[in-house]
Amino acid sequence: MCFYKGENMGSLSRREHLINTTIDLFCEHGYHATGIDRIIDKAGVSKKTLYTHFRSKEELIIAALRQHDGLFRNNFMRQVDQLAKTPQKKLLAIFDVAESWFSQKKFFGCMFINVIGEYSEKDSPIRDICMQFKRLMRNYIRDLCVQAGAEEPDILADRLALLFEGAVVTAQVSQVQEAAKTAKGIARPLITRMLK
Amino acid sequence: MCFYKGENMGSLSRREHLINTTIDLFCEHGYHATGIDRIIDKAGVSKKTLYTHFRSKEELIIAALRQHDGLFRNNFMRQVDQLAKTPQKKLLAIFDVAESWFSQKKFFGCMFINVIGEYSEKDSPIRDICMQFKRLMRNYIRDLCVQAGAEEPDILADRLALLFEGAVVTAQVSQVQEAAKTAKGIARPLITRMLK
DNA sequence: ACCAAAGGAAACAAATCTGTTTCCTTATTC
DNA sequence: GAATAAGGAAACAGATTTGTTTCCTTTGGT
Repeated sequence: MCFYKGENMGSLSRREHLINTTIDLFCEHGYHATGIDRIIDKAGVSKKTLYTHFRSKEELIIAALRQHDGLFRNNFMRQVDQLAKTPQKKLLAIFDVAESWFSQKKFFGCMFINVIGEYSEKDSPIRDICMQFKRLMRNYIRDLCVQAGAEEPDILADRLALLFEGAVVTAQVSQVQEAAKTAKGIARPLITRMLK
Repeated sequence: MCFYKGENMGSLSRREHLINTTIDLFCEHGYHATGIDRIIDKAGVSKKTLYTHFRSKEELIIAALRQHDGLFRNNFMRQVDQLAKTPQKKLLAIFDVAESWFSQKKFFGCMFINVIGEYSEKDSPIRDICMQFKRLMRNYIRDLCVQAGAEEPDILADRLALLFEGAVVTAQVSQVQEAAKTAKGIARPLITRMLK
């Protein structure tokens, strides 16, 4: 989900361009394997420029994570809204959006899950952003559950969020993009049972 | 799941001890963040010893991944067997074993999922081991489905494997070990519905 | 007790990483 | 067009990485 792709790169500031490039490399290779040189090389920018816009590599990474957090969730919700109109149908559409995500040429799983694997330190701001992303995604699902009239929105949201995570990881590790359909197949009876 | 812990360390060869130490550090910090110095420091072994037993860091990592693969699956199946006697009950017991795994002090998620996040290169032997692990775990579940008399063992196995992945990642990222119970709650009606 | 193999400590080499600085070129703005 | 700001290229510093080598100690077998 590279949402900035296709936009006029010339209209982006160098700062934004660096952030977007970092997101790409970071999604594909993770933190430790993504060096400064690789970033500036791909961005077509000098090292000096990078360090006038960001104080350190970590600051750049954090900016990239925040940007990805906002863009991903925003785009995700927009796609769900386009696919379904009622809250109940949106709960299912989540997995259709997931499927189109998995089918992208450059799909490397959830950036935040991957980052957590490299950052086990509990107090890292980087970890916080990842956990916050997951919390916000889960809350988005919960809101849909409430709107759909679920009696126990928290339980249903936890379950659907878990299915979503399972689909993402399965699609990434086992290279099966049908994981989205598998998750949807589990979610459907779950939703109908827990809504009426 | 550090299965070698508690055994007599003195009876382990230096090679095995190095592998076990590497698994620990690797689970917690991943590949790129786990340096040679850190490994030999924790293992209480000199750099020379490491390089007489392993040609390179990658060879050590591969040996550690293979060891963890075998030990983890072996121990997992043994625990499932101890908790339940019939194939149907074993399918549910999977999530009980998962729960006791998540509740360990040092739980950092699935090592293989974390490694995949650092290795997007498709032809890496390291990636292969991770994918093989997932395949073997899924096949183990499939075998239980067949034994339980499932009409569509592949579909049920895919679903239960996805639930398992979802539980692992949720427990890791969101720090909620109840994820195992959530997955079990989804799995229970799934199993009863797809078996009879 | 002796000898050979194994291992520890540490220096060392070469590569790589983050971050700084210098010098020069290119835009922009008045 | 001149002044000023921004950026590129590249050298550089310092830290850290993997991997090698040297020298010395320990240990195990006979």
